[in-house]
Amino acid sequence: MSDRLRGKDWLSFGLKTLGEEGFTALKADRMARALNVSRGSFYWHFKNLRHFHEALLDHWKTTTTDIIIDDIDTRSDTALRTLIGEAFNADRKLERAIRAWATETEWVGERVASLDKRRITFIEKLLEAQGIAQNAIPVRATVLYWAYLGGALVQHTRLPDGQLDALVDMMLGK
Amino acid sequence: MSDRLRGKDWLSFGLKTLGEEGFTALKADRMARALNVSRGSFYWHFKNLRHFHEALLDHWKTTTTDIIIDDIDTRSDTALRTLIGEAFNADRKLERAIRAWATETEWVGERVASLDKRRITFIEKLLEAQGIAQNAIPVRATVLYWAYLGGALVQHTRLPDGQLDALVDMMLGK
DNA sequence: CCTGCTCCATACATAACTGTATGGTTGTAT
DNA sequence: ATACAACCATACAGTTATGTATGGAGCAGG
Repeated sequence: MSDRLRGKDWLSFGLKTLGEEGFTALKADRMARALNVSRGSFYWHFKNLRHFHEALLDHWKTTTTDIIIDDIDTRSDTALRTLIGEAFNADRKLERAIRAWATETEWVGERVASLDKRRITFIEKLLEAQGIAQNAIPVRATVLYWAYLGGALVQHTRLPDGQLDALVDMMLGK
Repeated sequence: MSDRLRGKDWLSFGLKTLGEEGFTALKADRMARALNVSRGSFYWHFKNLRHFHEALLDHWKTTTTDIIIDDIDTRSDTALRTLIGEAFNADRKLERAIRAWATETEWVGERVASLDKRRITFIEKLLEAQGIAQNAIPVRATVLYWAYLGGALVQHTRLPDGQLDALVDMMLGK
């Protein structure tokens, strides 16, 4: 087993760092020390910090959103309930760290914004499949997504299980 | 008129900077250059960066939340609708910047968390005054607040006016 | 008018980074 | 075995920041 690093090792560690210490910890210097290597390794795998950051964001996008969206069957009866359940119960510290990053760094904000659109469109599809009236879909999808994001910011407060169902019922007009 | 600065001038400029450039711009060096003074001024008014940051957060808390909460009559029929209307239509870039800061910096997170509690409790009071069933109050207040926060993160998307009413109606069970 | 308080500039020491250049080490395919 | 590619350490130059020390400038009241 070699203890030498490859690009993806840096990316994994970057994601871990991002979740635990925030984007301000995504420095070559700091990470190299934490990994017990020199920055020489970093600059071999990545041209500069910016390139690393972009690769990291891509890594995050594919290992979270892409996989989830591809996996859920839009037409399933329980799709929305499943998504909401997982989204609201998952550990959202990475989501939180990314939003903070997006707020401070313009190009990150742009990438995240386009992701937001994709996610909301997906929720709209789910609501549509549940037979919600066309004119009510955009607001509910948006509010639902906003609540998800807001909840990610306030990580200490969690909705009790039953109450999450109540929320979905409300959104489904039941 | 003297062009010399006092503590509150630094705080005002700090809040402006925070909203426009984020917490990473809250550096003595950078701000002093922007204000065309030397850091000597900064370090005369504030012991160090941390003291400035704490004063800034207090400044923000009193000039936003405190004033709003104190001004709204809990018993008024339209209190909730007024609050929601203002909250969702206001320019939330400061709110956004503060959350990003709170995510990255522990002591800021703690202060913001206690503020969150105060705000949610306030919303609960409003819902209670509207006669919402006791067991439904905590979830609705929380979801409503989460949606507000989430919306602050996704600043480019805004709910059309009418739809905001629909949201409130939904929360009021109408 | 001069004493003291408020406010600021300048200079210094230190820290935490970035990015480059160069050379060395380790692994692997032939 | 050797050659080449992948990986890493070290040293250097540069940047952006913090905080302190010290010496002023400007305005107030006695």
